[in-house]
Amino acid sequence: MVSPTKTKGHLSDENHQARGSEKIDEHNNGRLLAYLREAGLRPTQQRLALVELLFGKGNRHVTAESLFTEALGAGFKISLATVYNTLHTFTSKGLLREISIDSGRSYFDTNIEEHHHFYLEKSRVLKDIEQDEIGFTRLPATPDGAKISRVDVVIRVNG
Amino acid sequence: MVSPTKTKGHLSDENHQARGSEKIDEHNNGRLLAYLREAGLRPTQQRLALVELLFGKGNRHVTAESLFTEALGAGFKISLATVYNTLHTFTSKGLLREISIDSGRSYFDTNIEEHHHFYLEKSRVLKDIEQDEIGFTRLPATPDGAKISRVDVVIRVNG
DNA sequence: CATCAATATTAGAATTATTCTAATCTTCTT
DNA sequence: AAGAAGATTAGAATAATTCTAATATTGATG
Repeated sequence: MVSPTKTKGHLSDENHQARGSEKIDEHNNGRLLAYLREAGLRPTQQRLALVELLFGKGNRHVTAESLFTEALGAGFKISLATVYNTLHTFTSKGLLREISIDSGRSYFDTNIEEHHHFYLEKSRVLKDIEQDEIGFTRLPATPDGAKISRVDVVIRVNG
Repeated sequence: MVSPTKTKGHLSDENHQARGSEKIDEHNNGRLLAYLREAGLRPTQQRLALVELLFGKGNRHVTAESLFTEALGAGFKISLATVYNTLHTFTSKGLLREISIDSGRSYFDTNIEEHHHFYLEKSRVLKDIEQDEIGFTRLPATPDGAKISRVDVVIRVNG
């Protein structure tokens, strides 16, 4: 890591300001672009911005609001509605995973592996628990033999 | 069970229509009244109504909206805001348990024992799983040794 | 047992969270 | 390069939840 003061360090220079439809895929943008194309999504300015924020570094847990604030802070031009739309679209394409912990607030997790969560009630922060850190001795039979689509474990701690 | 057509069968006859502050604790109302008093809550018309609906028979999973609709249907006079207030108050007093499954929708469970849930995605219905129907072989250590306040398992099935 | 002060509760209004849809972009022809 | 078809954006609408002024309950006190 060398980038000093205020540069973000990854992705393009100026996709913030909307401008015609020039070529956006110059530098490492191609990576993000590919990411979207593989999911069958059009690589728009807004999506590139969110992909950068979401997948630019390590796993993250965001809410629509938190991501929106972050995007604005980073100088991107996007609306909250679009953040919602995009988070849902990404989720349906398998790029994100939605988690319900706190009622009335949706969290989206960039870690799409099977895993579980700690929820720190005081700070309202989520922490991943790897799949193999929890083992079940037994699970009940599903109602009318329905198929399990997911098993979520949330361990709430008063940290 | 003998009550025929339209009678509800339990609790008082006419606490629906607000009327002065006569004695409400006549018949089995006393039972509901006691329930509230034990929790240190004032037994108001609205609360008696909700207690009747919530705890009148078997365990239930309700949302504020569903309980509100049910209350209106039963002829009680109450506002949605009060249903929210009451559900939260009951939860903080340990009479109910709040569950987050579906983001943007809070469920309240009258079963306050330690237990888990099936969530039928299609019908959006919750079903209890008794505590002993799920066993853990191991659980990870909590972050900085924080204390576990609750472990929730939700098994989502596409029923 | 009426009155009143203190406190708890209710519910309309306000706020926050999320979704909908007309207008605008992208892409894919040609 | 231009236009049709379909996808995406974001302002406006809706849904979910909370806030707070008004109202009701309780527990003295005479």
